[in-house]
Amino acid sequence: MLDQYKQQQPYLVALDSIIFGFDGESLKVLLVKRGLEEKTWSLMGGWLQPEESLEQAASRILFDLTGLTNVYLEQLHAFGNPDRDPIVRTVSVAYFSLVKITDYESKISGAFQAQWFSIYDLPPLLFDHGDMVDLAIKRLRYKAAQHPIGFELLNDKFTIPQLKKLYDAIYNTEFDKRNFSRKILSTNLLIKLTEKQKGFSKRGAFYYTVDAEKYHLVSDSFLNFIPN
Amino acid sequence: MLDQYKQQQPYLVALDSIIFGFDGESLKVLLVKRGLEEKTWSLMGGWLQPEESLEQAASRILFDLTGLTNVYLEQLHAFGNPDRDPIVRTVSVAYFSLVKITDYESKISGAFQAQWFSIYDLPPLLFDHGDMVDLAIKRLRYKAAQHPIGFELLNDKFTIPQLKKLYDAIYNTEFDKRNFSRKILSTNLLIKLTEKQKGFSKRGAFYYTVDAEKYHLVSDSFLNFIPN
DNA sequence: TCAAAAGTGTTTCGGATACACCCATGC
DNA sequence: GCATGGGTGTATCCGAAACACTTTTGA
Repeated sequence: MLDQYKQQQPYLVALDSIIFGFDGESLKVLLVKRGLEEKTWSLMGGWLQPEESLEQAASRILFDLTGLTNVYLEQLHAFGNPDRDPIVRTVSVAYFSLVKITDYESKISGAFQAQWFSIYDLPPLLFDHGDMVDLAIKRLRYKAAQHPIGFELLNDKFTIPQLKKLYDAIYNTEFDKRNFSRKILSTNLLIKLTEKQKGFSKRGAFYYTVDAEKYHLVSDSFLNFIPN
Repeated sequence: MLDQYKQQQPYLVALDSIIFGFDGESLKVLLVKRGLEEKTWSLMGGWLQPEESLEQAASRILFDLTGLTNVYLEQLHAFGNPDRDPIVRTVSVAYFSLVKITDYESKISGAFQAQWFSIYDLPPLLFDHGDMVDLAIKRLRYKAAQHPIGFELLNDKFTIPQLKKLYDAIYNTEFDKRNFSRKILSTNLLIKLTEKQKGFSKRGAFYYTVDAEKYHLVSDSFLNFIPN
């Protein structure tokens, strides 16, 4: 190894995940209590391994907790204040992910103490994890306003009223259902199914799915996704 | 140190900066030839030091090259593919910055071989620096569309035609000057000075400055900054 | 006086908003 | 038959876009 490299101090590199879920009523974040810090809730995290990319590591860590693969995962920010972890200096790369909460419920392993918390009612968090969550919420709002990522939080089949409730929860507001539905449908990203939701309302709402092909075409472009 | 930490492998942490400048005609990126890799252009970079935050380190590195402080600096992305640096595994946190190119010209130290390249005519770059630049351009476009950050690339005093040329360069297009000027002025962020630009055109264009107070108020909100 | 850039005004169009009523169904 | 949530239509408004002429002044 060259001198210029040798003289440098290496640091531990961690990954932390802000895992969002939606239970039909409010937007939630999945928190855990980890071995070292039994008393404090924290984000799910882990260490970067030698053969992994950052994204692979974040993915693996997410899988370890939730058993889920193929979830929406996006790098949020690298956090590296010298004293952020008081024990040893660690640079943490935070990722946020959007999971279908019902998939998660079915796959969770008992290895961790994990719990969903409403984003409006979070406990104190370890280290700078509170900052990470705040930033993730901001980013989710920013992104969901212009990109159709909300679907990642719902089942493959969902109704328009469910989708509206999700956006209500993300933005902590109440959108007008007529304008909301018109706007969402005008993107042509949704395919109406013949099946109706049963059991929730008397009339029942039609299920929709995302048109995967169109979705991939536009996932990179601006859409203006929030009405009102 | 606790066992859980001890078992982990540490990595070198670097910072790389995509430094944007605008010379009045086209959008440029500042590249250097570094000691180790004399034949290849690369981004300006350096190592994270024990007592620094990531942002402080990026700032210091920027200062070392340009002599500039108080420049716009924003974290872009952390890059950590295992083989991105073939010599030793390094995680690099990339920052992008917007500098006033004339300030830079006056402060550059001769210590580095540095050169501005048009973003449409870049040489091959070291490691994954090409990806970093691509992403930075994408991010700049994304951000400048909705936030008034373009001013960071111009002198404190600038004319509307200069500002339009900057946006033309960023988006590689030609905006309509009537709509452009109306839209920019409608934000009420600019203060018209009595002084006119001399020497460039016969008639001369009025100088403007940014209303710092209003600028700070809106720098976090959405503005819809690109017309046409 | 003319060339070159600065500066400004109007019309049109489409999307955003606000708003209210009918529909389907289980009880 | 009625209560509950689902679904749709319209008028208005405002910002976006398209578009062309006048002004200033140095040469």
